[in-house]
Amino acid sequence: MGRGKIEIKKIENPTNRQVTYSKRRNGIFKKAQELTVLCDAKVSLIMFSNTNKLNEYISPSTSTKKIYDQYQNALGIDLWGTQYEKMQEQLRKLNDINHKLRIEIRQRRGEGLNDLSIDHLHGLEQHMTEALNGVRGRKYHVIKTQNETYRKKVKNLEERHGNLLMEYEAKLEDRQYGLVDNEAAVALANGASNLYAFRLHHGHNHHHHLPNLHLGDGFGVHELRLP
Amino acid sequence: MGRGKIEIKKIENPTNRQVTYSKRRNGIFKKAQELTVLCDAKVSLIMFSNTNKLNEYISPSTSTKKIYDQYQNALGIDLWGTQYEKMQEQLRKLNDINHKLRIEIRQRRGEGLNDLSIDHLHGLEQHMTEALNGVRGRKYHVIKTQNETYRKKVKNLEERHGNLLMEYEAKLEDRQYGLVDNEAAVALANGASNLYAFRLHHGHNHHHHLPNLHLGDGFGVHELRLP
DNA sequence: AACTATTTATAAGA
DNA sequence: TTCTTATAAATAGTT
Repeated sequence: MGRGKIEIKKIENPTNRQVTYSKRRNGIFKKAQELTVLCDAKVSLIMFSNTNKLNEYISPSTSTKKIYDQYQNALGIDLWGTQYEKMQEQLRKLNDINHKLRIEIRQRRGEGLNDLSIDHLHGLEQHMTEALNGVRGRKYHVIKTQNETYRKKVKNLEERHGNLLMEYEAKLEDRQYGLVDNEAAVALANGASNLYAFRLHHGHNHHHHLPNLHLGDGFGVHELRLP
Repeated sequence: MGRGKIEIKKIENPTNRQVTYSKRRNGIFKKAQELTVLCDAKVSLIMFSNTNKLNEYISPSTSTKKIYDQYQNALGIDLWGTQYEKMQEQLRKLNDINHKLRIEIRQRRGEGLNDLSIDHLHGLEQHMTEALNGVRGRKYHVIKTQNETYRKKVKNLEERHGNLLMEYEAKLEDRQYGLVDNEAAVALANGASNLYAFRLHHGHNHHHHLPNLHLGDGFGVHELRLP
């Protein structure tokens, strides 16, 4: 429809293409509007030009969001809809759980006790006592285990040290006969300094201060004021 | 364009309207397809007929979801997009917080202690000890307060009881002079039985068992296994 | 669904 | 961009 017939294929001349886009865009918008009125239909027409410029027609009786909602509904499938619903539900549940966790944790921190009944307080006390015993037991176990490990290491090192000393003394005697072994002397030196370093390091650790208020993950990090 | 010109207004005859819808729908789809090819444009055309029947055209190079995403992007505003992103972020954060809360609460329940250092265990123990002291203090306070309340009530009732007894004895003396007051006798009876009921009830409460393991909100309710 | 008189859209040019 | 206009295309009313 024009001065000449055209083939339906991409217009290579950019200016021409742009002009045709403008004209036909207006044409199709008019058609969409007429269809809306004549047939009482709802139309959503979204176009992006070659240069990604957006143009839209939407029937006055509706909105783009409504059209998409109805579109998904009609197709059964949904681009994102139920996922959105699911997320909202998930969010609600998580918030709920979070709230309950915060209540429990606050109580176990000894906060927010004002509205609790005697029975609840008593149960809380018992639970906490049990848990505390567990923590103390575990702490004791860890300390004992570590102690034992160190004890074995010390024993082993002392043995090696003793052997080394004996060897050393043997060498000294050998020296009287002019038999000096440089390799042995170097090994001796290394062994001795390592032993010293070890004792220094671990001796300190045993007296290391135990920080009371600095705790890693999960302590005092989160705001527990209930919303 | 047709045998006669038509006014652009709703076609009242349903059959006619449906026919026109079909014809024009095909026309507009053809236009959309031509625009797509000629101008290298992306077109999404969604229509719902009068009877809510869905028809759609989408340029072959894209998809409805893509168009929709690009549409929102182009408008800056978004019908739900950033909200979706925000929800996802919120969800992620909540899960994270939840995870940390669970770690803390499990530790305070005396579970999941195996990987903790001595320092951490020691800090945990101190925290729990403090919290436990808080709970015990609060429990003591509640019990003391309630005790005090009961003590005052008992005192008050005993006073009233004493007065009543005195009044009663006075009436008995009066009876020797034939002055019987029925109203007073009834009041006496009621007062006495109420007092008895009160003592019975609260006396029992003082020996009431304190349930150790039944606790309300926030105890043992949630699965704390870490995911 | 097909036909066709007529209206409408638009290609090319200004 | 917009207007003009010859011509192609769409379609209203009809069969």
